[in-house]
Amino acid sequence: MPRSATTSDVFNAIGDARRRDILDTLLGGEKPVGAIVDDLSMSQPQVSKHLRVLSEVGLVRCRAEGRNRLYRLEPTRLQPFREWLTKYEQALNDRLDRVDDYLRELQ
Amino acid sequence: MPRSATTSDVFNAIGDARRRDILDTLLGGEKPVGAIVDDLSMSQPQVSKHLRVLSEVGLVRCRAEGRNRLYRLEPTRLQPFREWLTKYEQALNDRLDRVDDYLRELQ
DNA sequence: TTGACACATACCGATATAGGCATATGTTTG
DNA sequence: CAAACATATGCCTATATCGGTATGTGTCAA
Repeated sequence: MPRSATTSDVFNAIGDARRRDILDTLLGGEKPVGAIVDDLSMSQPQVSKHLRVLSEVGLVRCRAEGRNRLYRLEPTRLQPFREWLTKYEQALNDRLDRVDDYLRELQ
Repeated sequence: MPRSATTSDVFNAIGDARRRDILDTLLGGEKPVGAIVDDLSMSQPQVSKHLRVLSEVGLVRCRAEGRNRLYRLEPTRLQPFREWLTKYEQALNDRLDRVDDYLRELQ
């Protein structure tokens, strides 16, 4: 069996380095596709396709302006990723706390 | 071309739901492969292969004990995630600040 | 030593994916 | 309306990946 669809979840969407590059360049603010193409030296269709994936998971939003399409970040959609990460950091902290307690007990 | 190698990229490594499942089950602490197999009802080779990927990106560590191999989380390797995420939260906060300023100006 | 056990690895088939190229769609300008 | 521009989409190929089955490797027990 092949991999599961990347379009279905945020984790898979940010798994691709090119897509992270695109998100990075959008940190600078709303941009038309052409600007991303120039910034990253990627082909236009490639950028459009990655933007489509990012759109489908909601990480970017699109707005038409004339013949341009302006894409912008939708950082709120990183919430699932944030929650996931926090879960692990929590576990780490708990573990460290336990070590602390242990060390304190030794004294 | 296919996706880039999951073995080199931490983000790609957690792109797979099964691997996230494995990490989740390791939140409970160090476990031998067999326990993961039981927990997740996955085949043993499948688990071993995913563990290999997770090892290669450093997200888990392995320790032999008798004929068992105990795997545990390596929370330090979550750093790239935290750094990446922080970048975007920054952007989000900046945007919220701007909205605040705007609303204040309206009053 | 032999067998049972725990795990890793090799090989294979099926499939989704990334990227390239060509083209369609929609918009502005002349 | 026609031509230029910006972007999206369809088709194609190559390849990495996932999962399965079979087998290899190392460890303990009798």
